[in-house]
Amino acid sequence: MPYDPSAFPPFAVTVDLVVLTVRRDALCALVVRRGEQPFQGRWALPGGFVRAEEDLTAAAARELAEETGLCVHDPRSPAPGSGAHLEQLATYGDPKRDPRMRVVSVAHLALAPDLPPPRAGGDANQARWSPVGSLLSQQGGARHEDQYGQLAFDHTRILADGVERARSKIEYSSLATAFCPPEFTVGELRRVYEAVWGVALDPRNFHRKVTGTPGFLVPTGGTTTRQGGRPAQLFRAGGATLLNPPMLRPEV
Amino acid sequence: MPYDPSAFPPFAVTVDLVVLTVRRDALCALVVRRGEQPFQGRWALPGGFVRAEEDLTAAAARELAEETGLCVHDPRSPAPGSGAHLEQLATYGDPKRDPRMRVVSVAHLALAPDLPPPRAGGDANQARWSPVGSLLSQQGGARHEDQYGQLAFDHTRILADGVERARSKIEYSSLATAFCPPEFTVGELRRVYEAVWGVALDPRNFHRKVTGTPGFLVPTGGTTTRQGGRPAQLFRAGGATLLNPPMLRPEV
DNA sequence: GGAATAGTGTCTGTGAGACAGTATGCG
DNA sequence: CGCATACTGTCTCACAGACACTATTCC
Repeated sequence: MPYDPSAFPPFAVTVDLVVLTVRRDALCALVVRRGEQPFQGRWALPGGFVRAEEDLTAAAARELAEETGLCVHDPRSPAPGSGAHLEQLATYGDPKRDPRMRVVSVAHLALAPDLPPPRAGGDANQARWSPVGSLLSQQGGARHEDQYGQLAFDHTRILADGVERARSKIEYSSLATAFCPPEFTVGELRRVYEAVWGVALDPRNFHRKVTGTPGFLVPTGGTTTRQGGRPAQLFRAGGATLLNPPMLRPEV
Repeated sequence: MPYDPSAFPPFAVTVDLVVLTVRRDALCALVVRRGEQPFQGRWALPGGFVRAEEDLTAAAARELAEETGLCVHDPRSPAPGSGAHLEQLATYGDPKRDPRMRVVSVAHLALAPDLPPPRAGGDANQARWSPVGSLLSQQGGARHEDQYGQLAFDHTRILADGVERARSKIEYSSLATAFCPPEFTVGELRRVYEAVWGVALDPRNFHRKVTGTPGFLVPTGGTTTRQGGRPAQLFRAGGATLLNPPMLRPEV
């Protein structure tokens, strides 16, 4: 029965956002506190309904702007500044995932440089960056329960999928630069990899590898000394999106 | 406005299937001829509405069974025989992708061993395997137009995304075995890689690599001579799902 | 000077690709 | 026999990881 418009089950379609950033050497996700039932008072991923004439990506970009003020990179134009990377993650449609009605949520993954603490969006009374380690390690225990608790709905699962996507994607793409400001040093980029993967990397091999991959980094000519020590060259992201050879996660 | 159940835009949700197999050394996709408007008479990917109390994956598995008779592997149980691999691909929700109404389609990717020509499903009056090269190379030209034409809706895009997913996923996972019968030779597995990637591989290096990757292949003890030449050992898929080291596509 | 970070050089093991050579079936 | 396919061995180059060493800043 292909497409009988007169008799199809009614669905609500939402977008949920896994917004990741690196703050103080930790991978953090944006969560908002729910003001309504169900899961009132619990933390959840930001999201909302897709509008009637709105594309899915446009809905995700709109929600991202509402929650963070970030604009989205157009992947085709050389990114000027503090735009974010946005891509579709997966779709979650278990009939019981929302107790009130049938909701299909198209989750998106956004990667952003470190930002000032988020302003509360129009539709969320509280928002914060939380380390993903804390959000994902709630194995039924009571630790930090007041601080975080389990995320609402199936958002823990969605967050885990988003984090895994980010971890694997920075291996073979230049996406790690989306966590960095427009100009950054090799050391800053290395700390991004270390935070996302949760491992320590050899600074010397990392430097040789990352500067030797064509199209990954472009020197801007400037230097900085914001980390202490010898001044470091500043770079911006090069045109390459796929890294060849890839960066390899240790201990696989 | 998170979740106002009384006022959300109504959506129809469907699943579309990219079902791939390898036939006669070519990567082929399952297409069905549409019996209704719009795009009546054009080829399209199989698919249909998600039912009111049905999970997305269950809907995809149901459609797959209706079109091909295939059962889906449970990835957790050791796969006995000719089940298919099924995974979510991506979700397509452009407001204009269906001219009649707002339809969000959750596309799934299925990989199956070579099958007898498909029986027409209950909701499709014709079905066939077509080489993906023919389906994807319709650059506005008129060649093969009677045979294939452009796929209906945005299905060319969905198919292209599914093929690219399959091409990249057999690099770092053992998914290529999903294209093989329960027992197969190294040469047959190599022809799967060659068909999916569209390249020629060195049989000797391939053999050394694939038999040296732990957990990828398990010898069954039997041999076969169905390709002519010296009899080849028969294998079945091992327990490993992630290949380390990965198979690498040449010319990247 | 001492600590910290940036950047370069050198060695070694692993593995991919190229390809010689052997084994075993069919006609 | 020739031919096709299966399988093993060897060589070379590239690169990942380990780590010594130098450079430049701040204290």
